[in-house]
Formats: sequence, C-alpha cells, structure tokens
Amino acid sequence: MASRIPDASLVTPAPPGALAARFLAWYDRHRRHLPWRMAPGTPSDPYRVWVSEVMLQQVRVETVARHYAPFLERWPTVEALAAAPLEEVLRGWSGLGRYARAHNLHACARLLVERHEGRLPEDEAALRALPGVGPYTAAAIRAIAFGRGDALPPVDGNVERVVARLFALGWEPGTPDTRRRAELRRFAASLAPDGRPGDHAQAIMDLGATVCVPRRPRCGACPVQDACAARALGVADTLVLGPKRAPRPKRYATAFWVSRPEDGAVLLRRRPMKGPLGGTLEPPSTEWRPRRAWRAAEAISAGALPFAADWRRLPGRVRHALSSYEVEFAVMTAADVPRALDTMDGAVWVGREHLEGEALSSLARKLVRHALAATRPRAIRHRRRA
DNA sequence: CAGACGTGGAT
DNA sequence: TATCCAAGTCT
Repeated sequence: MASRIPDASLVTPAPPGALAARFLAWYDRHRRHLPWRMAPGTPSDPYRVWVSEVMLQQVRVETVARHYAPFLERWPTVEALAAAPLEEVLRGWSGLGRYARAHNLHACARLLVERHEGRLPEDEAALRALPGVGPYTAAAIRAIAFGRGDALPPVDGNVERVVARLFALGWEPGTPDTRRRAELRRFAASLAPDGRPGDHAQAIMDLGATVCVPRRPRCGACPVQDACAARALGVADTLVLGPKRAPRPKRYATAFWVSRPEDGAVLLRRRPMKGPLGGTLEPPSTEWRPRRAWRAAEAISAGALPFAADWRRLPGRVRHALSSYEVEFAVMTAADVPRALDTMDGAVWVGREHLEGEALSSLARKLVRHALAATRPRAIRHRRRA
C-alpha cells in the first residue's frame, strides 16, 4: 500500500517534528514577498487569501503576481466583487486563463454575500461546498487565512513532489491518479507541524517551487537534504513523479477582422459561457476543426461570419496552445463594411482605445495584434512590393 | 475515473 | 522549435 520504491526502507526518515521545524526555519530565511502575503505577524484577510489561491490554481506565481494587485484594487472586498457584473470580472481575469475559475469566483462571492454575511467560512465542509473551492483550496484557506492546523494540510503539485522525494515514493505504471494522490496526502499529513500551519504549508510549496523543482532539483540548497530518501538513494532526479500528459491535437479556424471605417472600432463577439475561453471576447471566428481551409462562404453559413463581402486573407497565421488543442488561425478582413451589424448574435463594437481593458483571452489578443500589424498601411505596401 | 480546462516561463 | 508543467476543480 505505502508505495515506497525498493530500498527506500533502508533510509530512516527524520522525525516529523524535526522536519517541520526545519521547513519553518528555511521559510523564515527565504520567504518571498508576494502581493498576497501579509508581513509576518499581520493577520491575513481571508478574502485576499481566497482570491490568490483561486488565481494560483495551475498558474505560476509570476503570472498571478501581474494580475493580483489590479484585481484587488478594483474589488477589495467580497461585497465589491459580488456587486460587479460577471462581464466586468472577466475583464479583470483577462489573460489569466481557465476562465471557469472567474465564473466560480464571482458566483462564490455572491453566494458568500447571500448566505455567509460576506465572509469566508472556516468550516471545512462549508468551504468545500463553495464553487471553485476543492480540497486544496479549502485546506489552504483554513491554514493560511485562519491558522487552522486541524484536518488535512493543503497538498498541491509542489507538496506532492517534495513528499514523493522525501519518502522515495513510486508507483507501478498505470496506477490510478486518485490512488497516487491519496497516498501522497497521507504522507504529507504526517509532516504536520505543531503550530504555524499556514507558514508550514507555504514553506513546502515555496521549497517545491524554488529548490525541489521537477527537473535537476537543487538538493544542496534543501533544508531537509539529509533526511531525503530519494537523495540518499540517488534517485532525486529520476523518480517518476506523475502520469504523462496527452499530446494536444491541432485544430484550425478562421477569424474575421472587421474594423468600422468611421472610427476604427472593432467587431468582437462574446464566446459562450460554457466551454473553452468561456465568456471572453474575440473577433468573430469559425469553430475549431481538425482540418484547414475554412472558406468565407462556409463560415457565413456556419454563422461565424457577420456579413458577405469581398473577404481577403491577411498574410501569416496565428498559433495558440490551449488546454486541449493547439489552434491555428487564418485571419480574413474586408474593406467594405456595411452599416447596421447589430443583428449579429452577441456582437459588439469596441473602440480601439478600449481593447486593452476588455475581456479578451490571450488568444484573442494575439489575433488582434496580428490583424493590427497586418493591416497597417505600411505593412500592406511592403507586402505588395515583395 | 478520465477528460476538459489557459497561459507563459524554463529547458 | 518542441516539450514540460505550475499554489486544481468540475463533470
């Protein structure tokens, strides 16, 4: 059951209490200043912890750090977030990816105001019942925001890696991921400290992010190197840490760049709330499909194109990797834009000066950038001469 | 349980 | 350029 690799039993782990003290001492020395981290001794605001933890789900610290402060400045409280329209919140989430998290965050804020007096609950079950709050986030909020060390500690990918190496854990190929992670949680819980559960959790996560990294770990900088079974066995860099990811199949689509002659405003459309990039704005586009060659007439009949015109293809293509696909876009544009396009479903004109602040995905920003560059007068002249 | 769901930095 | 993969959750 306990899946330590062969020979791991030859290594005697240090007592958990001793390890916890060393994690904390390391954290006190190497603690990074992050926008959502209060100064030591300052009580944390559960709202700020919650927002940071949701933003950090599957996103690296540096990316979140760019978005966190503006988001918190705009919506400093649960009440402020709950009062905002979802479309507004999606603007603040633009570029962060996994847009369902923004939907859940917003729905959760409204639920907190309606049923929890605008406060995050401390209770484990109550937290888990909130949209977008799973086992990790519930445990993180309890430990970091409320200082609760009872129940299970937060276990993210960093903690899993640190624990797998510390105890030299390994599994047969084909072991279900759920079982693997259940065992990792059990080992992680065995490291629980006597106090400072929030700092303890962040210490191990920071250690995993900066020292006990996936490839070529910096074991010499590790505060528990002498207690690490994987290091003692010489397998710290070769231990199999998780299942492989499925390759992303390619998909193809065509986007339509429609610029209003009078003022240069651009036609955008909101994607369906469910599904990829849910609720974000983008230039009207076809579906993504396995083969190329979307023609204008075909796109019109598929409802992706706003109007019939003399469409021409802009040079170049836009490639973008999403969770499940790698999509390659061709971009088409028309010189003659008819008036009165309001009939198009969900379409809006957006002034160019407002594009930056809108709820665009990174993919949509790439399309916009590409179209702007390709339709600059100088660029067109250059292309014709070449 | 397996698959869906973004983005950008590191190697 | 290609591949990996990060403070996970939901269905």
